[in-house]
Amino acid sequence: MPRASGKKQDSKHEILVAALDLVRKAGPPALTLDAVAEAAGFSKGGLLYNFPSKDALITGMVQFLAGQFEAEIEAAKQNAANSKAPTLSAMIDVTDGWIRQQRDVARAILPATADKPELTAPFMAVKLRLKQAIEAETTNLGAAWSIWTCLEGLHFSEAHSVSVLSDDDRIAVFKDLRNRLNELNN
Amino acid sequence: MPRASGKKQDSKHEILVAALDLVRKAGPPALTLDAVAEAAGFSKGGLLYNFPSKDALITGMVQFLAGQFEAEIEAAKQNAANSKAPTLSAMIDVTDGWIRQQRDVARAILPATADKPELTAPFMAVKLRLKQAIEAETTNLGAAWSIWTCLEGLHFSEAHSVSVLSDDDRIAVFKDLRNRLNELNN
DNA sequence: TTGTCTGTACCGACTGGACGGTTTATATAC
DNA sequence: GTATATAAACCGTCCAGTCGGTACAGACAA
Repeated sequence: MPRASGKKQDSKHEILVAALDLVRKAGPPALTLDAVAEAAGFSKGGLLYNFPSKDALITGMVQFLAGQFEAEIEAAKQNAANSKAPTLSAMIDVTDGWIRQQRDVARAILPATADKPELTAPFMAVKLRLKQAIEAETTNLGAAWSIWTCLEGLHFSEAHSVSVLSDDDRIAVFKDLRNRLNELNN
Repeated sequence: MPRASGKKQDSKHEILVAALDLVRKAGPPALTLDAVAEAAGFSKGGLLYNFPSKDALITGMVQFLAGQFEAEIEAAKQNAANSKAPTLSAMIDVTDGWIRQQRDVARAILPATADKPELTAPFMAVKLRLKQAIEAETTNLGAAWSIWTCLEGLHFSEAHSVSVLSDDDRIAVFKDLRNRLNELNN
């Protein structure tokens, strides 16, 4: 039978949103099929109809976030249009915002993918595209990858809750990154 | 009764070495109490006698690695004695070596700690000591934390197997880091 | 010097619960 | 009437942790 609530529509999307909301609020271990089904207002069967395995679900979540991330980058590029390295500039801005607002999602998703790197494929695809964009926009790649790697460090140490830097320290790092980005441009 | 093999000795150490060896070779999901016990030549009961819970075992493993890491830093500091920022310099060197030689251990341990940040406490303690050392050796902390964060990025992206950088890219990053370290000194 | 007692180190079968996935039945839409 | 979608009970496995027991090494006394 169809869902009690009657609607059919974009079940996958509903499920993903509910699943992300669930892990954000209840933490990584709460990401069980039963819990996600309940949170999304689906039965387990309905959930598994849409995502045939837990891995598929996680991949879907990663894809969702990766899409969001990429969209934010694109948007931020507009603001950085005058920069000679707009992609990298946008990445700095988006990472900054992410750490402030999406940290809990990153924290929640990371354990689910930690022992299965292949589940991060959608994000990898985005990163590869960004990498190519950066290669096209600067010749000083050593410095560019250095900035890139620093962003990854900020992201992962926050996502892992293992940062020893204070908020002020992190602000200083972002300032340093933007300085170096400007030097890159000149 | 004592172990079948007769020896008693430093059981904890034996277990930790065996456990680290196990995850390195068989991957993170292989880290079950039964598997560790067998790998170490203990029964499950014997294992749990030495480490009363799986969390305790993982903490022990982290502590083991953290101690090794800190010792390597101390050793590398000797080589960097002429630097004005010997600690940061040593961290660059050790991280470089780690990525080349201990990457698989990092990869193996990370999932075990991913959803329980508190298990990384021993490593955090080491990092806090290093942070204090760096604070004492430089005034340009923004740049120092930037380098530090970049090292974390290198470490985590490798540990997570999500790096999109090539070996050459990474070499370029290390070169950039060492350049910036020199600038920091002047 | 033998017998008892006690603490330490270790063994391994077992349990209990969690959880991914299956199955079967069924409703709706085209 | 077939494809799509959903429900809910059920199954099987995996695995952390429990628990009753065993082997040995002193300690201490009679």
